[in-house]
Amino acid sequence: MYLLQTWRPMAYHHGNLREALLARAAEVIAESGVEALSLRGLARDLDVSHAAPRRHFADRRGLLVELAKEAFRLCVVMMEQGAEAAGPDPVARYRALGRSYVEFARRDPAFFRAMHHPEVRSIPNSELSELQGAWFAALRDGAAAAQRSGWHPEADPEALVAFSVSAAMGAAQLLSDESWSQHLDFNDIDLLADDLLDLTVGRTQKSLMSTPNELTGNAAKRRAS
Amino acid sequence: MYLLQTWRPMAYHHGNLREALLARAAEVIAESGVEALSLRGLARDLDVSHAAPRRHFADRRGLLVELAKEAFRLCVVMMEQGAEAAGPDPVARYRALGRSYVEFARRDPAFFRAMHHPEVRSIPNSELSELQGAWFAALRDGAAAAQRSGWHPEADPEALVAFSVSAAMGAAQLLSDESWSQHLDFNDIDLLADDLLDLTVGRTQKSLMSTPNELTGNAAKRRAS
DNA sequence: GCCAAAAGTTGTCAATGGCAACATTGACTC
DNA sequence: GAGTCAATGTTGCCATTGACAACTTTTGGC
Repeated sequence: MYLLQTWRPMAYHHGNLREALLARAAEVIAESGVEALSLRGLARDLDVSHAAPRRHFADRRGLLVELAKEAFRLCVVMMEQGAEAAGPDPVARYRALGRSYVEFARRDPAFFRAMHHPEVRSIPNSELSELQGAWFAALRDGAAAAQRSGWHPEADPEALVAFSVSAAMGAAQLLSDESWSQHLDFNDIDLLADDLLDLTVGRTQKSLMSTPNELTGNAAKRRAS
Repeated sequence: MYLLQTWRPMAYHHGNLREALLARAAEVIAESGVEALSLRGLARDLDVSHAAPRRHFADRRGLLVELAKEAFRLCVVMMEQGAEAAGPDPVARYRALGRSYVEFARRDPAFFRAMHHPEVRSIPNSELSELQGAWFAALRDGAAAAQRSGWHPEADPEALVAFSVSAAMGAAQLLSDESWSQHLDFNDIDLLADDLLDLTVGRTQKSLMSTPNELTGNAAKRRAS
């Protein structure tokens, strides 16, 4: 993967290191987790000296913050695309936000981990904070629109935001991390995700369409053995 | 805090190191996070040589696993005590499980972090896995009882377990970590926790009792400014 | 009191983060 | 086209840490 960098036309010195570092870092995190990430390891992988990464990131945390920022950007885009694809119904769009977040967590584990890793969370960074705010805003807007169209009409709007964030983070964590999900008895993780969304959002037209003739959700298809 | 160890009657060599290490480790994690934990640092804090911890824990991860195990034990006890205090109604008891988990996360951040830190999650350990299973079982039993008494009667039971786990983890993470909760507009985190539980479990008699004359939850009390 | 095991110590090594000083490249100017 | 400067990369160094080995001290059972 990252070896491609070695034969590609390099614009200068030794490649456009910054992007290569971020890309390789994402690979390492996806394979071995944030703990396995070391600047020197990246430098070795990319055949540069151990101090080269320092020109682009002040330290390890700096690189992690950049990854997390990119993660929030991508995640918001994915969620908005998901909502767009869900059509005009605000509740269906809201549901799609949650669905997209879970998809993001499972499809891009490196980015998801960068967003959630305690080491990253403890770094104060205004740009990262702003991007997190944009992520919250996406859920806030979606929840507000859903509420206007009849979802929990009497609830406090900000409580619905907290509920949305909490449900999204909980579901993504549970479904993307086998150390948690191993304790669940299920066959198809996508159907389980649908059930979770049903329980969170309520059964929408879209979710009913996917299992039109059952009252008990995806249970029959999901149960193991 | 941990200095108390130095004057207490010591039954041994230089303290009952194992417990002292665990206690000091919990302090360090609560103050500075799991990343700040180092065996050598603990040894310094407890005035023992840098290799002394090795007699009790094979490595850093070994100590973390022990902390996480203890965390799951304590957490299950707290949740069961909470359910017990909630009386006989299964739905109220189920609600109390979630409430207790959030309380646990906020009251014992060190244990909560040890349970959830990716570095710990990636360690294969059968004893830890069993204790996690017991934690799941507590929620599974609670959810099943609630369902038998009318909560989501038509849902798949295992989907309800996933929903419970997801909601508990999400709420605890959101409410115990300011890097997330800073993006929410609220005054009283306890009232927000109640609102989250209302939205997850539905409004129970108990939650109605605490705000008997409002349709909109704790909104009025919670809204900032 | 003896002796074996438990508990703790000193010493060492490799890996890492982080810093400083130096080298090279490329781009811009005249 | 030569000179200059900033960007980029390199080598070297040091402190910290995890991890391991070899040795020493204490404890508790006999």
